[in-house]
Amino acid sequence: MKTPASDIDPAILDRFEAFIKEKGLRRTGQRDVIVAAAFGTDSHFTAEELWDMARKIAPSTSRATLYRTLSLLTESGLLQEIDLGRDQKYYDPNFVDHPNHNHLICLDCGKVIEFADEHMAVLEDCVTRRLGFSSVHKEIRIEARCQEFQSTGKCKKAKA
Amino acid sequence: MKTPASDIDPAILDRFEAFIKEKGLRRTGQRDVIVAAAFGTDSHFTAEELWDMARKIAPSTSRATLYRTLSLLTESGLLQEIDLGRDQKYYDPNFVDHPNHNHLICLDCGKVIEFADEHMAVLEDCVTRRLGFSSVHKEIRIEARCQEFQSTGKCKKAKA
DNA sequence: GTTTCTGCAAAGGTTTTGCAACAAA
DNA sequence: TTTGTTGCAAAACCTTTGCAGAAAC
Repeated sequence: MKTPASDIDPAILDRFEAFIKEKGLRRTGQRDVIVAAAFGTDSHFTAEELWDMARKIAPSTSRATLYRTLSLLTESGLLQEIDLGRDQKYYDPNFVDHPNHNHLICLDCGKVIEFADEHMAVLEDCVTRRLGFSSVHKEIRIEARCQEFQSTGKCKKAKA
Repeated sequence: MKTPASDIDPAILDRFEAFIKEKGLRRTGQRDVIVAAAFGTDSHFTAEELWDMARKIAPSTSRATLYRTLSLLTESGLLQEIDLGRDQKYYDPNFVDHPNHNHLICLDCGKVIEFADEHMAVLEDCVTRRLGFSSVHKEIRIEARCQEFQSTGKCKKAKA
């Protein structure tokens, strides 16, 4: 069995600890487990899925602690809540490495593709300024059909 | 007291009826009430707020019927579910008149501003095609601070 | 008349909270 | 020690569903 924080970027635990300490809170084993679970994957997950991942590391992890730590992680900016157009909230651990990405969801197979486009970021900033604001955060979700799926009935690109 | 469907665009009721009939369902007084409530405003609302608006027209309206009709309205495309970054789902009745708008949320006062930008739509289509998809639907949310608020402490633009 | 719809109340799913025991600083 | 944290169970929320009577076609 792997050590809780084995595979994850140590900078993440550092940033989490800094955030925690700044709030006058404590770094605990339980919180480390949940951070390790959240950043031990690069896919998006629901609260329930994160609970499952955390319990694989520490089976006694409770839902309550999971939710409490999840709030800390989103508040710290390490984890971002995203809207995939499904019924549940999803969380994305990839903003630490790719702070400006967006999401495209394949309506054919459900696969979520992350993309970043600097022209889009610039344009979005322009539009925001033209409205008299300065942009703090944006979220873009594109729902689309796979061209390959349309012609061949298969969805290779999306599954790549 | 106003007639249920008094002030709303009759084309909306027509489109709703067409959708309903195509599904082999029935147009009812109760559904008309909820459609009237939804399109009697141009602001965004939660399910609960729509229930309140519907009960102002027909006090006996039940939550169950509200939710059932809300599903029909989103399925028909007349109403769109949007993510305002708050804890609840919101619904937007303005896509009938402005099919391509997006939302900017003022972090200073919470006001939601609708905007449409054709360059953004074109660029988003490009990006999608470059990824091998054809775009079906997009949602863009920008969270921003009012420049005026930053300097003066007031947020006129956002409240305009 | 047949099928769908409505309102009610109950149930389902997700997230939050009060509390007593426990752990970090 | 002091204060924050955990797990449990209960509660709070929002949404869906089963059912019997009512309404649409």
